[in-house]
Amino acid sequence: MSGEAEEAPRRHSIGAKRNPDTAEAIRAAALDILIEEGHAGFSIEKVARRARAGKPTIYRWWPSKAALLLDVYHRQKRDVEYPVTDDLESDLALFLASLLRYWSEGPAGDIFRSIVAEAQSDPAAREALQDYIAERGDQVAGIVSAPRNGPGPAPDFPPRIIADLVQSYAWMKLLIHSLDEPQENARLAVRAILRGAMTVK
Amino acid sequence: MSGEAEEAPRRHSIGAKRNPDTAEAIRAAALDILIEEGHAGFSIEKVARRARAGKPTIYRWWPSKAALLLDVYHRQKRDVEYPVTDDLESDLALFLASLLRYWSEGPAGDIFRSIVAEAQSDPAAREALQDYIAERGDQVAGIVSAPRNGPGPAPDFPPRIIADLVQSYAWMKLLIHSLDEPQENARLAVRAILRGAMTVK
Amino acid sequence: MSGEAEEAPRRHSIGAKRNPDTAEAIRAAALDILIEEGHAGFSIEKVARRARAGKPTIYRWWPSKAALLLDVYHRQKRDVEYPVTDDLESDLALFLASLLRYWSEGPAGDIFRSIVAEAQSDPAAREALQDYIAERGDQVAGIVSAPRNGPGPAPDFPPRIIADLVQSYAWMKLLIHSLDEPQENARLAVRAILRGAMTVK
Amino acid sequence: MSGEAEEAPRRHSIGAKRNPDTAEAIRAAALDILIEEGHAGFSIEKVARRARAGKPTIYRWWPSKAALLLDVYHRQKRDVEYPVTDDLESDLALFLASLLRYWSEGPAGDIFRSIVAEAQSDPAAREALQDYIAERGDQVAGIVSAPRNGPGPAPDFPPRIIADLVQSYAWMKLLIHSLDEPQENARLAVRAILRGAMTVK
DNA sequence: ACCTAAGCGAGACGGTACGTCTCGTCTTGCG
DNA sequence: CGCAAGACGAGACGTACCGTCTCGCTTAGGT
Repeated sequence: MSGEAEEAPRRHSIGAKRNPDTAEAIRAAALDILIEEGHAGFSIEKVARRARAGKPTIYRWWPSKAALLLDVYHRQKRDVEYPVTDDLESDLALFLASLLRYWSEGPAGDIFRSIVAEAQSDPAAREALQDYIAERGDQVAGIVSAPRNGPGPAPDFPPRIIADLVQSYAWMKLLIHSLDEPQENARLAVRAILRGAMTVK
Repeated sequence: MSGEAEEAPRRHSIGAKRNPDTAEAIRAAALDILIEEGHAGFSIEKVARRARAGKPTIYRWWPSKAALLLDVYHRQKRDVEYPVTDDLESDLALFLASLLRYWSEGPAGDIFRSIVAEAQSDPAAREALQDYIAERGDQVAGIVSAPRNGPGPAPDFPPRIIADLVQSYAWMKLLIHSLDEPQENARLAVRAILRGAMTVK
Repeated sequence: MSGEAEEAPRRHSIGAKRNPDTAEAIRAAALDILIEEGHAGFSIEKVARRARAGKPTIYRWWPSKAALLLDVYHRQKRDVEYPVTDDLESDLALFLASLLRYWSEGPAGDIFRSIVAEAQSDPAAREALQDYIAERGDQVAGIVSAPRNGPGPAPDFPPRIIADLVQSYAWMKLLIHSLDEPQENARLAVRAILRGAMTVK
Repeated sequence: MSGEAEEAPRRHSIGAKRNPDTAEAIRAAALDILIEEGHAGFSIEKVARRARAGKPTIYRWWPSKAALLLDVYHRQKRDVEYPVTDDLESDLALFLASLLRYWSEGPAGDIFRSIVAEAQSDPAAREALQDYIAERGDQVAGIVSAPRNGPGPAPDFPPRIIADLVQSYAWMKLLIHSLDEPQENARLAVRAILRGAMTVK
């Protein structure tokens, strides 16, 4: 998680190039604060204090609060699965379940919540989030349109919309703090998206 | 909308009861600030200044920033449609389109964004948001399960999940500032949810 | 001097008007810091910490570091004498000696040094200092031109120049930290100014 | 003056000994900054940037800001006159006028102001200033006690006090930014010091 | 008709955080 | 070994808001 550095040790400049220990200490401090106090208690000031770093050092490398949050989020061990088997529905269901688990178990969910919140006021964060979501969307769309021996998406149906539906469902559950809903719901949502929620005509 | 109150006129106490003009001036000021400066520039301080109100007056009636935001959001003329015809798919498509339009045209989208952001740090806002989304979810579920002469949801399928899928799709588009996507996408999303995005087996 | 308040007690707002305790605590803290650490260690930040005051509270009432310094200087008990007897020379000598003693005995000298230093970079401080020196100059010129039974300044001689000469002599001794020169020198300086340092022609 | 070095050219180490170009570029940059921005805008950081020098290079050779300032001040062409004729009064008046002119015309006044200011907080600067003023005092005292055919100082009167009076008068005018007073005043000040400002008894 | 009680504006207050600036120290790697 | 370059910990700068507090005014409603 944050590792050994409850209180960062004294560090010094290692000359005219970036000290990786400093960068790591800052990330660790940021993560610890998010875990302990959540998004509300997060501030660059606190990160600097905890990491025994100067504020300018932080601003030198992460131009905004959002940039630091995104960095920390990215470094989280990401054990979300993007499975590709012959069964599209169970692939997506597995992806969704693992995403929800990823967010609800570790600090990742809190961090992502912070990023989304930050993106509502900071344009830079917004852009970063858009890029991120585009990338993840492509990844999920990749699951959808992977060649498989079994039913795939209708040929005239944009895989990206399927990906969006799945991800947006997870987003909402995250943002209203309802990650702990029964897994059944997520499975049903995927079934609806792929096979339809209506009775056959 | 906010209209006349570019600069609130001087008001005074009207004795031992709440002055509705004051409450209204505060709401109007809050709305104006959101329109002009967005969520980033919103602060209780500015609202008080603009409404010519004392900060304690605001805190007396709205215990948190989120409470004020929600109040303002609720007072917005809500011309989102909840149609019920015999065609479920076009009902939902119409609802989704009108929600996206509602958010993208006026200040409502910005306000709602602020509320979601606020809810990520303020527990009170979180609760209010959960209540709100439950209520809206019920409303949309009402569309889904309304009796109609035509195909409805599969009897074993919870209408609430359909409602969640539709709304969460709208949320994500709002939160990543992509409300201006082609309407076609929204229509396709609804089609997927109801009829499935897969080829028939 | 600074008084009892080594650590300021908790204070609160007393409503919509200035709390004199706060102002006093700030002045006392400023003075203490100047005494203990001198001009080099003086910062608004430290004053705020020591006075248990918020920085904005200080900036609200003293727009610049120099303003606070001047205020503190003014509140110093000023036992500099402006005597008027029939003997102009001993009047001025007494004034000069008491000014030098005033600066060398208490913290006043250090404070005034700080003000002069500050005035070299801060235009506001410069102006304040100019006003101050003008006022003191008038006071000293008042000694010079007071009606007396005994020799006074030559009628065509501006008293202000005499005042400037006396004061600037004190300034230099202050600024090069030579306040502890023998009193004889000061007396000789006054004698020169009034009676001339040259042999009679 | 600083002339050519608006932007210092790239320089490199010339091996294991001091590069005089570097030292010169640093002095020039320091001077330029003082001229353009005055004491307030002066910082080692800016000097290094402008001179294309590393900060440690500056600290290596000038241990404090004051040391650099004094160095720059000394290198100024010093066209202050120390005349010795048979007329002591006009000699001193000429010296004083030329000192005031020297300070008011070029950057020398600003630099000297900076040195005095710095000396109020930096003990090293203080000492350097004391040495400097002693040296200049001796020089002026030299004017006073030079053998001349005409009235000189009273034999029992220390020439150094006369020198101090003249110089301190100039200091104050410098430090309160009143160098532009009418020359007449300076002449009167010298007359007072030498011949007395009082009516004869 | 008075008197009390609350609403209200105003704004001071102790704080926290912001993002920027400079300080003086430290290293690296080129020449 | 001198030097340019620049990262670094430290901490001050002046500003924006936060949420709480008190004042002094105004008026409605109970007596």
